Amino acid sequence: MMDAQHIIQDLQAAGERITLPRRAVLDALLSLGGHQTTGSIQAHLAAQGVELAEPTIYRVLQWLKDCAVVAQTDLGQSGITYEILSEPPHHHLVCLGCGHLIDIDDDYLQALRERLQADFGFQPRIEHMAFFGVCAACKSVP
Amino acid sequence: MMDAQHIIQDLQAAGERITLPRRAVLDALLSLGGHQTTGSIQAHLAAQGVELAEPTIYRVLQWLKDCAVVAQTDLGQSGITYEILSEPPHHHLVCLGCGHLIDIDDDYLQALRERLQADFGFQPRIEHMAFFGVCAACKSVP
DNA sequence: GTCGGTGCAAAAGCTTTGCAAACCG
DNA sequence: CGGTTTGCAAAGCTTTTGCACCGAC
Repeated sequence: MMDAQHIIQDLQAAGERITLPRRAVLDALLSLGGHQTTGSIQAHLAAQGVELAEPTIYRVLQWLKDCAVVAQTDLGQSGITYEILSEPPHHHLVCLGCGHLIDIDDDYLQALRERLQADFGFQPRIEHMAFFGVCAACKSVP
Repeated sequence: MMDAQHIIQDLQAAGERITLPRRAVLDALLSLGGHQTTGSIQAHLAAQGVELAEPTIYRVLQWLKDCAVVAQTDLGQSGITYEILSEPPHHHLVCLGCGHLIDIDDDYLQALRERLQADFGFQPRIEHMAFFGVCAACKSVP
């Protein structure tokens, strides 16, 4: 887990400005962990007494994405989510029954990636993929 | 390629009502082929002199989805698209450079499906997956 | 002090909902 | 005819934009 301090330092080193809203959004993403929506970030901050305007959250997330600090993933029904980009890339299984998220290693997609590259000359940018399905628990209780 | 006649017959056999808007949307999906958005369907029909209200298109597509005639796929930046569900399941490579779509066979995902099932007891519902990346043509011209 | 970020308000998309009128079977 | 589907209008939700003020460095 990367800490806020380190990320902030990198951003400053790159000549980026650090403001309170930017720190707040970053802290929220780190403390919440995993995929977060603009709404959940706003709610989390509000609960801590930090009120940010919606446009600000969008702009800060856009900025974090441009700085390669967060990844933007489209989880379909859950809407667009944001996640701190750290550690080796991984992917997610989303249970359609209970909404449970399972993280899976990037290894699972390595073979597919190589086949697509070999067969089509297609270079996949598979960073944070979401696969929908039914988890073991929900499968037994339909 | 399935033809409209056959699909209509199946729907009627299932006790579904066939109306002009429903036929029109179905025809549009069949003649356009591939992924279509509500907008492109509406535009295609308007060009043929068939004006449908937006809510109608959404409702018809929802109905077609419920009847397992079309698949709904979220292509991220391209928005939500609909596609006639026919032939064996397949998936798509979306080029981030030129937007070109490449169809890939379901075989490519079979190994992944089995691994997820074996390792997590997770039953993936991978029907029309979209993978983003850079196609061969765009890779050589950055 | 200067440039850039923030907040507010409002707009733009896209999708959904309520209800009377039209239509299918 | 009876029950559904359509069209219209309007509302909801998420995301974006414009502009004056405030803040970082």
